[in-house]
Amino acid sequence: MRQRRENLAKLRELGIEPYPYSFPVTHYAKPLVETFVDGEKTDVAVAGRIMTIRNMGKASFFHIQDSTGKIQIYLRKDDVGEMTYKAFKYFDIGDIVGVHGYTFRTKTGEVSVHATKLEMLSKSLRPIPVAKEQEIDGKKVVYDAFSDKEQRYRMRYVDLIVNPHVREVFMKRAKLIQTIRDFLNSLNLLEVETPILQPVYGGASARPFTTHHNALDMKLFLRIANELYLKRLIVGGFDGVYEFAKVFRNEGMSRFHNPEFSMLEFYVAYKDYNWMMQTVEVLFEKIAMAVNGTTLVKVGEHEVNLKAPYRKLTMAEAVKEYTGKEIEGKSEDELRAIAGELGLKLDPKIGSGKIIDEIFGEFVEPKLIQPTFIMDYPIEMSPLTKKHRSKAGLVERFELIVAGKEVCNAYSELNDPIDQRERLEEQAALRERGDDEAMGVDEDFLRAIEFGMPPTAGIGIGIDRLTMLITGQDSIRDVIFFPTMKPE
RNA sequence: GAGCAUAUAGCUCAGCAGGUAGAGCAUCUCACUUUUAAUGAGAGGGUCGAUGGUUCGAGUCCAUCUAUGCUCACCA
Repeated sequence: MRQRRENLAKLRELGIEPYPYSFPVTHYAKPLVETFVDGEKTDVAVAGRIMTIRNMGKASFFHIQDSTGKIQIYLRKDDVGEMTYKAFKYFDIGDIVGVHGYTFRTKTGEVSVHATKLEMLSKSLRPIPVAKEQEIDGKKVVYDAFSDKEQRYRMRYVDLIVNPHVREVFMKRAKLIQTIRDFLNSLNLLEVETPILQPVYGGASARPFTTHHNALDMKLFLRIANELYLKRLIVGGFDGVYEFAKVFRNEGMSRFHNPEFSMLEFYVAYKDYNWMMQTVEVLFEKIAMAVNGTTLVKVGEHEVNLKAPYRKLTMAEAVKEYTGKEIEGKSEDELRAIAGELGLKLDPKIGSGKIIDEIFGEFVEPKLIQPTFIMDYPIEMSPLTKKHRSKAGLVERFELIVAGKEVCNAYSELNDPIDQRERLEEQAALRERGDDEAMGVDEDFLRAIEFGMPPTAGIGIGIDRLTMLITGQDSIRDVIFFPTMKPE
């Protein structure tokens, strides 16, 4: 730091302003290198951060890195003049510079820019942890990379400068979101925004973050889901709405959980969960193709194929297939006995729906590697889902499981206002008994439903986990720019 | 919430039952007008995460704390 400040002062003594206002960039590193034709001199103006410097006396080589990649610059005293070359002594790795010059190929074969003019664009005061790289047989070997996870997450800006694969992941994330948005727009859904600060939280089972509004002197919750607001909009007459929503859940953290995360929900009037399944498999195939150019994705040792259509199993069929046990039509006591035979230890307070869920989560879900729709859940755990049209005790809900993990959750939405009220009141009763994740009764939501909501299909997709799947990352912190951390 | 692990130079890491801190890269000086882990010669750089304790002596042993990672639990 001290050395850098001295270099900064030296530049000012030489009459160079180290923080100028603009630079007329005409070309970018990667396309320049890729489209270079031998013998062709293209005049260029490039800008970027200095990543390496090799000083040869009266000539120097250095690499700059811009948003597309790196390109080497060749700087000769005879070409840029005494003044500039002298000033270059005070340029450091990490500085952002602009270069005018022309393209050429060096004796060793690297496409480079022969500088005719060099400008400091921003002096860096902190040394960046650049790794040494060497190409051996076309493979890049990186020495001493900036790899400390804590530092990478705390200083993502440095991580992004130094670790190109990190940038890749986030560009893929953006592409994924863009693909979804284009797809939903092509279905004529309306992109909307709904409140993050909610007086009653609902739409999911989770503990909320609580805050306070001073002027109104009232408690507000950061949303744990936006479902109930999107349904109000369906009541309001939109045929389809969607929202990319940051949601907040006050729960533990792990490589699959961050307290704030991104959820896409969309709702389409006059459709049911069968329609939604077809839509989802088309969407996921499109995402994989758009982001990776293939429907194949590597997850750990497994290779997953996201090509539609996906296998469909009811929850009862899935449990039977993987445990050999029949759960359809069984009473709570019978289910508890089955769980016992399988070796599951269960809290005696939980009901039959929860027992099935435990069996499924323990013995089935981890084994579902290829994309599989699991349909028809027990009613107890789905207070916002429409009863199954033909199977008692079940609801029209599905989850898509890929690589042993849930990636989305969808229903034929409950639009019977009387049924809905009863279910929310059951939730409220659970909450009374100390289940602080049970939903409260949102009277305004019920009022909306009472005005009449068309039959509707709805879905929630965890964008972070989907990004993990598509980009092959195994921690949610690697797909969120600034994951939640304790203060330093 | 529980267990295990980690914390030493800007970065990546060594540091051998306790004896006063080291390497590579980065930085600085000199040389070098096609180098690419440039090269050659030289130099500087550290409250060893924090606080206590044991000891003649602690980076090293013990305790507590803090942060992080991994696993489990929790969590649609």
